[in-house]
Amino acid sequence: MARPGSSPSRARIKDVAALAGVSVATASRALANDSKVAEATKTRVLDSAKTLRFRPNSIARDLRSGGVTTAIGYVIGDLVNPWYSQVAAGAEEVFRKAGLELIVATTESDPEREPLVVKTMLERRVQALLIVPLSDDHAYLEGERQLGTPLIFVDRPPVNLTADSIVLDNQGGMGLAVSALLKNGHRRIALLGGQESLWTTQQRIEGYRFALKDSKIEFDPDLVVYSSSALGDLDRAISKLTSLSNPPTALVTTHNRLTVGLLQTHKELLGKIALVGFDDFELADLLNISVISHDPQELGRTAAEITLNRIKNPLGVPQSVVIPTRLIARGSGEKTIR
Amino acid sequence: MARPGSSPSRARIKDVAALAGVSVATASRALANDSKVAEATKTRVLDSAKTLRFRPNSIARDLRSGGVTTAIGYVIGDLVNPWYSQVAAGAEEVFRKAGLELIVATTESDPEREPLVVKTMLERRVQALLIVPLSDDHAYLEGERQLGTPLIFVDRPPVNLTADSIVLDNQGGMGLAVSALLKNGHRRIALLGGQESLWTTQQRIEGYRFALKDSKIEFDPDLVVYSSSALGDLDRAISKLTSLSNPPTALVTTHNRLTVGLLQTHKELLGKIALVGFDDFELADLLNISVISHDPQELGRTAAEITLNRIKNPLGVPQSVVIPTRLIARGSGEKTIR
DNA sequence: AGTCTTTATGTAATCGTTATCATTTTAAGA
DNA sequence: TCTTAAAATGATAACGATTACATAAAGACT
Repeated sequence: MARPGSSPSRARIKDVAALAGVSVATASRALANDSKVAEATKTRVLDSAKTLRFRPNSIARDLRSGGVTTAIGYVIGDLVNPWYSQVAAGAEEVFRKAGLELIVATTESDPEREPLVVKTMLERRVQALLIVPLSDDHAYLEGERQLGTPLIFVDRPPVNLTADSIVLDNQGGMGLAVSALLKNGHRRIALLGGQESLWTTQQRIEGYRFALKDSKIEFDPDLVVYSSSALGDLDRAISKLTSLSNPPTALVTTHNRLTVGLLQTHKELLGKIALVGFDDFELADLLNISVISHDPQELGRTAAEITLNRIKNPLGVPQSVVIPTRLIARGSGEKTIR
Repeated sequence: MARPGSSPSRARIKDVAALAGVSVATASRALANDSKVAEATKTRVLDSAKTLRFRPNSIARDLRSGGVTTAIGYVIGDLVNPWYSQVAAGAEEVFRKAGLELIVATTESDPEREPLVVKTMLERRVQALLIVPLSDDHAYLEGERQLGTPLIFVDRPPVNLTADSIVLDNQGGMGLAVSALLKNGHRRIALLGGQESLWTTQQRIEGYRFALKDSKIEFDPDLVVYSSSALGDLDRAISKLTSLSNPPTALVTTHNRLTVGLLQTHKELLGKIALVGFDDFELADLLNISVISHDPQELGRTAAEITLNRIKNPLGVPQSVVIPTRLIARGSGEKTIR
């Protein structure tokens, strides 16, 4: 029994060995179960371990065994956005089956913080790093890449760095949305975009422009507005569109937070305008919202599989995987215009 | 330059010291910046570190410094359920500010896996462990508790173990829902419950029974049905209610997955029955669904704060915090009955 | 019985840091 | 200039496990 007020201390393998009357080496072997240890001593050691409630210190083990842990780092802007946690869920599932754990860290949506957070992960000697990048320059990771740490970029590709990446078919997806609206007779199609500096936003706008061009419709800058998901911001963006002398008859959004925000603040708009949102979201079916859909969990799983391959083969050529998207027609995008 | 095909190897503090022409001790001090090192040598060491792209190995550091990492373990059933990731988001925010990282592990919703997952976390020497428990016996953690590892139970209390816990006011919340329906004249109030064995389900049903009793309404077991969130399962549960000779005029659910599932599969029901759901969910406002609400992120933040306190004061008396819930009336629960 | 394997165990080095203690150098005071 | 205190640096022992190498014990075989 420990003295009152002081906790009993954690047993080390040394204590287990002592109690079993063997050397630490034998104890270690018995616990690892792989070397040849006499059956009798093995049970003796295992009993001692149980008695002392021994838990191997994986810090010490990892240090001795080359200093690589069984952890995978996952760096994202924030955990509040369910999209990121769906991706995390998919990745975690695959990693778990491979005996790896996920360490999650967020950058508070601040690009400046990304290198810091990444640095902390690397100091922890994670086996690989999954990054949903926010920074617009990843040259700071070049050294790490050379050291062979697998770096996998998710949703957005790295800038100034060659590394594996897995992204959506953003252009193609937005193309589907716009084409569908065009087919239904719309000629004035507006775009509600998220943060303009983001690669995904830019790609989706590219898709929008290409689709218009394909149909020989001139691009009208007045029809493109940007907004955060904040309500006031959305208000401003939407009234900018509705107050046009020649207002749009259809609208596409560049991500699901915008679509949801739009529904919450301007539900009445749905009666007057056709809508296709990028990204699916829960209850979109119930609300008959047409969307460009993909499976974030599947994206996470694929990212994890790429990671595992890269761990196995660190020197292979970096891959760029593009995940297809599809249009799910639920009504909001199918309103025709005569 | 390294030979082609072989990666350059990672620099250790020894290499930094050698390049700077000092001992490892001095290098360590210079990098830690806390001891008194001559300004000139400090810059020399820092320069060498930068040149060699030195990243301290926190495995080694943690081992040397008593074997405790800066990681907090968070064990949950799955990451897919947005409720859990909201809690994680809140907790991560607080931990991040305290310089701690979050390691997330899931048990695949399998109570049997809980001890295993927890064991792995403990071997990693996390500073503390947040658990959303699934197991119905936590005696296996008694030894760990005695060793002083902070254990914090979230959403459900531990069984056969004394530890900190933070839960919702489940009974009170459900009481609010039922009372509101009673006030609107309902006498046949059904309950759609999740997994019967879960503590939260039981508590919420208790709240339901107490509220009925308060109004001297006899409990009718026919009005209580259980279901998973799977569509077929929901169908069965709902038809059980609707086919009653004396069907309910109002319905409460015990968690948001059920509410959402119900909307997706039985939207028409809303016309005939009053509904109050436990837990808020996105777009519930738009759909005019009345709910018993609380803030999962706030729950996560509070859990993290309890954790930090417990780390500071490991020997204090375990706390049980109960988070209040409130009714948000949006229409679905306000249909009166004459 | 003596040599040779095989099997079981022990000794000690190692992983990359930090921290204690000892030592050297520099500065300060008389 | 000498003494003494203060500041800077170095040598080395931890931290807790794993593992290469060495050795002891136990069978196997002539």
